[in-house]
Formats: sequence, C-alpha cells, structure tokens
Amino acid sequence: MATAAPRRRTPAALKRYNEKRRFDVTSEPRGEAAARSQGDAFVVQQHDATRMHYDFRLELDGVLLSWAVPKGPSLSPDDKRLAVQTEDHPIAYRNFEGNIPHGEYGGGPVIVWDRGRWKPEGDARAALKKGHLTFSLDGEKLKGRYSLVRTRTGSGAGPKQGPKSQWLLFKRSDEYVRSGPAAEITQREPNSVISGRTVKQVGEALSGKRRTTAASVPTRTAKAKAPTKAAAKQAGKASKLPSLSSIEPQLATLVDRPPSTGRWVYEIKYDGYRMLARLDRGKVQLRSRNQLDWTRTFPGIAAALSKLDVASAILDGEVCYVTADGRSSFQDLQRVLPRGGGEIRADQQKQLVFYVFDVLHHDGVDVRDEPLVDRKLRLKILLGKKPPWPLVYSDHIEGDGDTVLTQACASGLEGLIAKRRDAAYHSGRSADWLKLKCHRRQEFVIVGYTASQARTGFRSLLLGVREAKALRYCGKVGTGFDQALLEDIGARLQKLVTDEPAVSDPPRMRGVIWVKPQLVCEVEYTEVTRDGALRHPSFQGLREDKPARQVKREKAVPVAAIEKEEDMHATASEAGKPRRTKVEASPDRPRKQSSARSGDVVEIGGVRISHADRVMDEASGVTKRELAEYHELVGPLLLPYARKRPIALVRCPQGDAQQCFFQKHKLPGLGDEVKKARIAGNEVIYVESQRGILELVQFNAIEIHGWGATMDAPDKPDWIVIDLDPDTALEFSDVVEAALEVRDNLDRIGLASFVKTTGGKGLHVVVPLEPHAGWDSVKGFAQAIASAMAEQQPDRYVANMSKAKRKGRIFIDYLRNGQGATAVLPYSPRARPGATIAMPVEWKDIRRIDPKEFTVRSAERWLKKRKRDPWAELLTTRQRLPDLD
DNA sequence: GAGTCCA
DNA sequence: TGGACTCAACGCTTG
DNA sequence: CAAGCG
Ligand SMILES: [Mn+2]
Ligand SMILES: [Mn+2]
Repeated sequence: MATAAPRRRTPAALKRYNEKRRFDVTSEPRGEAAARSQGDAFVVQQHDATRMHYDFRLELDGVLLSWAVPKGPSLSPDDKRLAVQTEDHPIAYRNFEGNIPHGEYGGGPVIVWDRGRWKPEGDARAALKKGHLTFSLDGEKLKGRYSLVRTRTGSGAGPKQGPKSQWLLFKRSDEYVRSGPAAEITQREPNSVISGRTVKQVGEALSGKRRTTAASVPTRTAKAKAPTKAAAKQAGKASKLPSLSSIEPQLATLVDRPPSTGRWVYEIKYDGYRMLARLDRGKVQLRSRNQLDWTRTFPGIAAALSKLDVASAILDGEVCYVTADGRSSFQDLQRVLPRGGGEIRADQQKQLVFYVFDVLHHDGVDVRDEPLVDRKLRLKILLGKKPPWPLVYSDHIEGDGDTVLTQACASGLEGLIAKRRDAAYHSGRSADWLKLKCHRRQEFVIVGYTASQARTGFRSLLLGVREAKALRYCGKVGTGFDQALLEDIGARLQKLVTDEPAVSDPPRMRGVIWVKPQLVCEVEYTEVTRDGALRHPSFQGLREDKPARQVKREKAVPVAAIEKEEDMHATASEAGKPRRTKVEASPDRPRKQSSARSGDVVEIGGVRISHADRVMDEASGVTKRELAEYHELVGPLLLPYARKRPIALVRCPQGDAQQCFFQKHKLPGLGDEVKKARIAGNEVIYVESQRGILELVQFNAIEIHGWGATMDAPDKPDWIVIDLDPDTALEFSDVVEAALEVRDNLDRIGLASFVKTTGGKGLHVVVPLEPHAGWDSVKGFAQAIASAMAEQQPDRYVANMSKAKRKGRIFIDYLRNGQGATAVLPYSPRARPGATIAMPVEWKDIRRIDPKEFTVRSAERWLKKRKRDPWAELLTTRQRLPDLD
C-alpha cells in the first residue's frame, strides 16, 4: 500500500532501513522521524522470519536502535543471549504488528511482544560507543536492569555491510530475576501485548488459512448426499461384509511432535479399548484387537449400534470409561470390567461411551479406499444428528498441528491422533496415523533413591511433592540421566542419607535409601496414575535454585484419587487385572520377520552376536553378521593400528540409514575386552584384541575412529592425519591430486607418508611419527601444512572448516590432530550407503582406484588380490617432526 | 543394547 | 511380560 | 554465546 510522500526530513540513520523496503508491498511503516514519543520507548517484537527471533529496540535520538536476538530475552542473569545489531528502525515501527510479505526483506509475521520505557544508567551514547550499556526497562513483561555488551565490533560502515556487530543481552541482578523455566518469559508469555495474538496466529491470519472443524461441514441428509449403494457399485467397490476376524485395525505410530508437512486432521486420543463393530441387519458384534468378543459385556453399546439406520456396516472406535470431568480413563475401564466376561454392572454401564472414528464398510460397500475425511463425513451422516447414546461421533479438527496440540494439552487431554486427511484405511501400523502425546513436567523433591547393581550412581530417584503440610510420595524416576548426572547426583545423595523417610506415606519397598528432602528436580511424565505415581517419568534436570519447601503440585490431585488409593491398600483389590494381562499379552499384530526371530543369535570369533540378521547397511543389505565376519577377516590388519589406541565409535542400532551416534565412553554391557582408562581426566576406551572389536560390533558399532596416539604414550602422537575433505561438487580425482601434492610437500621436508581411502571421496594422508612431540606441536605442524597450501592455491584449498567457503575446494582438515580428536581407522567400515571401508592403498595405485569399490563385502577379494600390505612400512618408519625455525 | 518404571 | 522412555561426544573454529 | 564441523 502506497503512503503519502513524506514531508519531514528522513534522518540519514534510516536510509538503510528505507533502502531495504518496498513500501508499496509491505505494510511496515516508512522511515520518518516520528513524533509523539517521549524519546525513551523500547519495544521487543517477535519476528517469525527465515529464522525466529526477537527484535530488541531502544529509542535514542529519534530512531530505534535495534538488535536481533535469536533466543529472545531471559529473566535469568545466567542466560547471555546473542544480540546481533541490525539497522536502525523508525520510531513508528514500534507499533508495527502484522505480516511482512514473503519475498520481502525479513518476510514473516511480527508481533509486539513487549513495550514500555527504558532508562540508561549513565550516558547512553558513550556507553554504546564503549560497547557496554546498562539500563532498566519498564515494560509489561520485561522489568528491571539489563545489559548489552559488545563482543565483536562489526565492520558494517561501508555501503556493503560487513559482519554486523555482536552483543550479548542479559539480565542484571535485581528483584525481577527469575531462574529455570520461569526465566523463559518468551515461552511463558508468548502473546502480543497489543492484540494478544501469538506470532503464529498472526502468520495464519495472513495466509487466510482458517482453521476449520468438521462440524462446520454443512450437515446433509443421508438420503441426499451419502453415496448410494448403486453409485458405489458403479465404482466397482461393492463387496460382501467381511468378518471382524479378517480385519486388523489401523494403528498409529508414536511421534514426538506434530507433522510439519502434508494435510492432517486431529482427533482426540482416547484411553480405552479399541473396538471394531460389525452390524448386519440389526445383528451386532463387537471385537477388540485381540479377537475377544465384547458384545455381551457392553449391551448398551450393542443396543445403540443396532438402532442405527443401516443395513450393514463395520465401524471402528474406542470404548471408554468417561469420568465425571469428561475424560476417558483406562484404569477405570479396567476396574469395572467383570472378571471372566459377563455383563458390566448397570450403574457402571452409564459411564461407558463408544467413540466412533471410522467406517470401513457401509451398506455393502467397502469404503476403505475413500479418503479419511470422506469416510468421516459418511460416518457422521450414518450416526445421525443425535447418535443413540452411548455412541459418540469422534470429531476432528484441521489446523496447525503445534497449535492444536498445545490447546489439547492445555485443556487436559492426554494426546491427539493425527491422521492424513486424504489417506485410505490401512490395516496395521503406519505413518498415516500418528500418536501425539501431551507431556507434563513438574518439579519434585528427591526424597530417596534405590541403588543399582548395573550402573554407577543409583537405580532411581524417589520423588515427593508438598501437599498441605506433608510431603507425599509420588513414584520413581529412573531414566533421563547421563553418566555424569548419575555420578554427580549419586554423590550428593550419599551426603544426605537419613533413616527417616521425609514422606508421610513411604512405600513399602526393599532397598530404599531415604535422604533429606533438599534436592529438587524437574521430571517430565505422561500422566499421574490413580495412586499418585508418575507414568513414563523421565528426569529433566536438577533445579539448583529452588528450595525444597516451595515444591507443590501444580494441579491439585482430585480428592477422589487419594481416597481410592487408601481403598486399594485396605482391600488389595485386583479387579480387572487378569483381563488386562490377557489383553496386553496378545500380540497386537504379526511382527515383522526381522525382529520376530529370537534365533538369530550367533557366535563369531568367540563373541555372542545377537540380531545377526539385522541389516546394518540398507543400500547393500550388509548385516550385523557380515560385519562381524568382516572384522574376523581384517582383525589381523586392523589390530596393529587399533590396538591400545583410544577410540570413538559410530553406532547405528537401526542401521546406517537411521540415526547413528558417536560414543567414546564405556557403557554397562560393553564386553570385558573393551577397556577403559583415564587420560587427563577424561575417560577413554580402547581394545587390545579382536574379541574387543567384535564386542563393539555386538553394540552395533559400524565405524571405529582412533586418536593420534596410543595408551603407551597418550601425550605423544604417533601419527599425523592430513584429512582431505572435498566439497561435494568435486571428483575423487581432484582429491587424489591434492593428496599427491601433500605427499610431495612432506617428501620435501623428509617425511614419508601413507594414504588411505575413507569410504567416500575423501583421503587421509598419514605420517607416522616416533612418539616424541606433544599435541600442540603436531597439530601446529599439520596446520602449517594446511595453511601454506591454502595460501598458495586459494582456489583449490581451504584450511577453514566452514562449508560456505569450501565451494569447489578441498578442506585440508588439520584438526584431526588435537588431543581427543579422532580420525577413522584403516579398515574401519563406514556407516554410509554401500558399507564402504577405509582402505590403505599404494601411492602408485592411487590414481587407479575407486574408493567406492572397497566395501565390507568386497574386502576379501581385494585383500587376496593385492601383492603386499601398502602400509607395511608404516609401523616401522622412524621419523620426527622437522625443526621449524 | 541396556537400564529403568509402571500396568 | 512388554511398552515407553532415555542415553550413548566433544573440542575447536567461526560468525 | 551459539552454530557448524568432523
Ligand atoms: Mn527482524
Ligand atoms: Mn574426512
């Protein structure tokens, strides 16, 4: 939208701002020195551009000084937030909220997240120049003292702005300081102070994508719109009504966050028994996933189904016990189910609801191939405007997954099922249906622990929460700790041991060690069980800042739950348990063959290898067994280099196509032949035998990387690795020429070198050394070589690891040569498609080989073919770094 | 892969 | 017993 | 400080 031409003079300071914007496209205000401000305004705008950030702006001398703060302000002095200074903005900008069009500079929604007045301590202009400004804010959210400290001054003076100057924004101590989650004010108070909207909502408003619910679909009558049998027949889909035992329901895959692409609808996740219903001319049958017949157990549901106005149908849904507050409770459902079948007591029948969410077959037509939303419309019509109680149509909503989930969780739901809007009904588990769980987190007092025989530190922490006067026990948490935490917390707890349980209701358990209730931790969980224990608890961290007495339950426990708990202890009621066991024990579906066989345990090289048929490399199909056999073959070749050398592993439990991770410490369960030791305070692992290597394979280690030194002299490197990492655009032959050049340079200073492939396009040039020099000199030497080459031929080499600068060049990575740094060992397999390996080769052959041809499977052939070990002299070469004067 | 909790 | 949950590195460089 | 890198 065009605005009237400015009359007022535009300050030079705003020139850059105006240059970047096209005011006929964006609704941002034009840069004009604005009136009606007292000269001390501040504003924080949340801006969902390419990257989410907060624009922190202080008014000074007629403009808004601006910083982009990626993480936004914090209320804790411990959180120093990077603030990149950006161009000055006109003062009118402080009220801007809306959408900057895509493609425009800084495109994306903006909200005014906070605003108010600010006041510098001392002379603001001098402080800015100095790079250290302290001030106080009086906004709606941010209050009190803050500082901006410059850490790097930008060279952005010229027309081509260089790197911008960088600052740190952080809270100074005063009464407004908060710590822990409370400090994350951007999370706790995400809404605009002007409109109350979130930045996402502003973004959605623009795109005109309105959230729609299925309820807004115009109601049609069955006669008018429901696809008729005749029409369906024409489509060739008419079919006989199948039996329930022939149908396996569609299942959802648990994921940790809503999908970001594709069209999805969201339904409530119910906590009950999944049930298929079959209606055939008034005759009803209800069946659960384990093929038990429940028709007689739920007569009310069966009766309601028989009243539906259809000749035949198969419906899918969930039978739930609905509590007074309207939630479905699996535990209550279990409780009321009669032992050994039979009908449910009448007074409990009325708590039961059958939520119906799908239709598979309708009046002689198999509708499973219809898109989900069509099936649901069909279902809605089928059930009628007022479905006979206790049938309920399970509605869905469309919209942004994050938003829907947040709202669902806030309203107390257990979670959501996301379903692909247009997908057909597919039996079994797939990614068309996703299970999204709400997670709750809360602080608890640690009131005790149990000891572990298997790991260091402790087995689990006993948690308590303040309720009225007393501390109430609320279960254990045993996961979420890393090694360090296990040791640290374990040591602290030992100092707090006491005989007296701090909780008023100590559980009767063996092996509990009580501690004084002083430590506070945060725990995430999915729900609180009926007797007050946490379900699926996981440790999130210690809360060092919080006194134990402040820890209270955020939401009151329903009184009923506590009463019931006492009931249970008194009567030891086990109602429902046998049934539950039975339900849970039956397999939910035929397992995939790969994991079904427990028989694929083999022994290779004297080491037990489980899941031997697991595919470790998708591309080639190489299995764990083949990997172990490979190591049996190359053990004698690899071991001289791997022996007593601190190593790091790349482990890929689900194969190399999935998530792999690094490991450099010993874990419980790793075999005895994997040794550990301490070097300079850090734990390292190493092996001395082929058995040790095979034990790594059993842990799904694919790659083995090693230090540049051995345990014999961990401070004195015994080789240098010059690692050549090409830009993806380059060919292997380019890397070969580089390697030869490195070799020649080394030759010239009298150092012999060897070369190996690395499984990809890269090469390693290895210079054996007598262990004589320290890490710093060795790394310094490697860097000198890298820098010299990069300097002489900047178009071919870089000595800087930034990928951006690598374009069309080779990164000469000298950083493999520091203490603790690792490089892949010769003969190590690589976790990449094809199961390639790192292979030593002769310099004279290097131009003729293709590194992709050396694989776990082809290794034997190549090894037979070669005349001699290309690295035969490496271990006997005695050479030292030259004196570099 | 293994340790942990809970139903 | 089985599902769910979690962990399994790290130091250096660069922006 | 935080992200990127290997
Ligand atoms: Mn911005
Ligand atoms: Mn490399």
